[in-house]
This record gives sequence, structure tokens and C-alpha cells, in this order.
Amino acid sequence: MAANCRFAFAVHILSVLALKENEGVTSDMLAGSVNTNPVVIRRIVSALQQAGLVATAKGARGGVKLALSPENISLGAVHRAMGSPTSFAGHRHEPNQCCKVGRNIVLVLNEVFASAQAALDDALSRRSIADVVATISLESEAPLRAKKVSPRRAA
Amino acid sequence: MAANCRFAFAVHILSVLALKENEGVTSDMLAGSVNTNPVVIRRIVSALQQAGLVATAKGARGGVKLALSPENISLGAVHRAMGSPTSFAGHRHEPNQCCKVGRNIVLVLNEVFASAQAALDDALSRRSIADVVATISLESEAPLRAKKVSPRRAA
DNA sequence: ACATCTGTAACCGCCACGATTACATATCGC
DNA sequence: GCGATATGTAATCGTGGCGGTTACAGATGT
Repeated sequence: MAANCRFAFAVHILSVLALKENEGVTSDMLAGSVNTNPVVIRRIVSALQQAGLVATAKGARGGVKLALSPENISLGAVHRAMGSPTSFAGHRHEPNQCCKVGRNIVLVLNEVFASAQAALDDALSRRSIADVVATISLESEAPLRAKKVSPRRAA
Repeated sequence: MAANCRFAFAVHILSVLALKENEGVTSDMLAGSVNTNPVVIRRIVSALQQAGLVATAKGARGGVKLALSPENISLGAVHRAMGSPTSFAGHRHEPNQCCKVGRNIVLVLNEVFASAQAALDDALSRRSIADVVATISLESEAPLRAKKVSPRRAA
């Protein structure tokens, strides 16, 4: 199944920001587009800010802006900023140390997890927010072919 | 963070089976090695069986065996068998359709998710249960360097 | 028959996460 | 300064998924 939708929200947020350059966008506006609560947005924005991807301004006329140009924000960086380091979980209880497999499986799995995670990060890093925005703009002109957007989480 | 540890358990189970060739191993034995409940094992074994990776025999003297040779069981196949198709989750509520980003982000994200997932699958598919078992056997001979196996889920 | 073992359904408890409320803090315009 | 506007965060709630457990039905070898 899945982990969380913070990565999806983050990409959404950054795409909106990329389209509204230099304008401070409030968390209320972003919440309206994402269709969630402003606080959820702020939590994600906070993480993106710590990663140096966005800048925020407090007070009236404040809001959120991109800190980098869209081409320089890779989806890998976004994913890392969301603190979703692992797609896997290991043994909850320590395996039976009397068994040869139990003694060694954890180390082997850690290595497997790490390499798989690196591959995933690589794949994400091959795209930037600019790419995402470009695709969005394209599809926006040629009104979408896929009418019924099938629910992602079918089974 | 993480999803579930079924993949880890599955690799563990298959490794044990690979080391005990042709002997029917019961879910009780496997549960002893993994250190969990036999029913948890059976649930995973059931999925592995549907994927054609293992064969089970009911009744007395029954148990689980590998259906393929360890070299022919890739970790990608194991991962797929566990039904962990996505490391990501999309929007819970439909985004605001009045916003250009909201209208199109889901399709874009689906494509991103799919390619990242494919990369992860590729990475996993580069290894087989035979590789895992070989590593386990190696480390078993030269008693492990890493004394304190640090808890995987530190934070 | 009986013991053994898989296959499931049902339920519990835990934990992570999104959603929400509430409030402190900072900034701009008047 | 004052009030309106926004971020920043703590606290809490509800839900869902998952591992763990019990219980029991069904199959199989001796």
C-alpha cells in the first residue's frame, strides 16, 4: 500500500508556487487548491522551508514563495524534505538468533533496502518541479483525454 | 517512514526455505525463526503461493517448500507478491478542479509514482533469494563484524 | 480415528497520519 | 499604536492499516 500523501501535497504546493511567481501565496489559498486544512499546508511548507526550497513571510501581505527556480527543485529533493526515507519496514521483534537466517537477515535486508531506496531517489531526482509544471500546462491546453480519472488505490 | 514489514518477513521465509531444500517447513518453524505468530506467516505464505513462488502441503507432514529455485526468485517478484505496489499515496480528497494545478496534478503524479515505482522494482529485481542466502552464509562463517546491530527505526 | 498442518475469519491494540481547533507571534497599512 | 492579516505550533480527535492472537473449518498422512 502506501505511506502518506505529504509528497503529493508538496509537489502540488510547489507547482502552484511555480505558476504564481514572486507573489506571496497564503496557506489558505494553497489549502483551497489542495483541498485540505491550512495547517496541513503549513506543516508541509515548514518542512520545505527547512530544506531551503521555499521562503515564507509572516504577517499581512505575507505568504510562501519558491526559494529556488523550478528547474532547480528536483522531486528527489522534495521527497527527502518530506522525511520519507524508507519505503520498507524491518522486523519488529528481533529474529531468532539461534537460526542462521535470523542472525543475519537484518543486515542483508538493510543493504537491500538502502539500494532500493537509492534507486527510487534517483528516479525522482530525474524530474523537477519545472517538468511537472510543463506537463500541467500542456494538459491544460489540450483538455484531458482521460475523462474518468480512475481511483488510484483500486485494490 | 515505512509501510509494512511483510516484504522483510517474506524474504526471511524464502531464505529459510532455500536453506532447507525439499523439506516441508511448517509455519510454526518459520514463525519461530521470524519470531512472530504462525498465522502471520501463513498469510504471507498464502500470498507467495498465489504468486507461484512457494508450494504448500496440507495435513500431517505438510508444510511449505520453494516452488522455484532460489536463483529464479527475484526480490522484485517477492515485493510484487506482497501487494505493496505503491510507496506513495495521492490526494485523499479530490483537489480543487477550479485550479489549473488541481485539475491536472493527479495525472502527473500518477505518472511520477509509476516511474519511481518501476525504478524501485528494477533495483529489487536485480537480486534473488539465492544472492541473499549466499550473503547470509558468508556472514555466518566470518562471525559478524557489526556487533551492535543498531535498531533500524532509530527515529 | 487421530494427530498434524494449512487456510481463514474475527477481533484486539497500537500507531501514524490527516484534520481540526486554539493560540502565540510577527508584519504591514492605517 | 491598532487592528487586520499570516505564519508557527501545540494539542486533540477520528480513522485506517497492520501485526498479533484466538478460534475453528478443512485436508492429509499414519
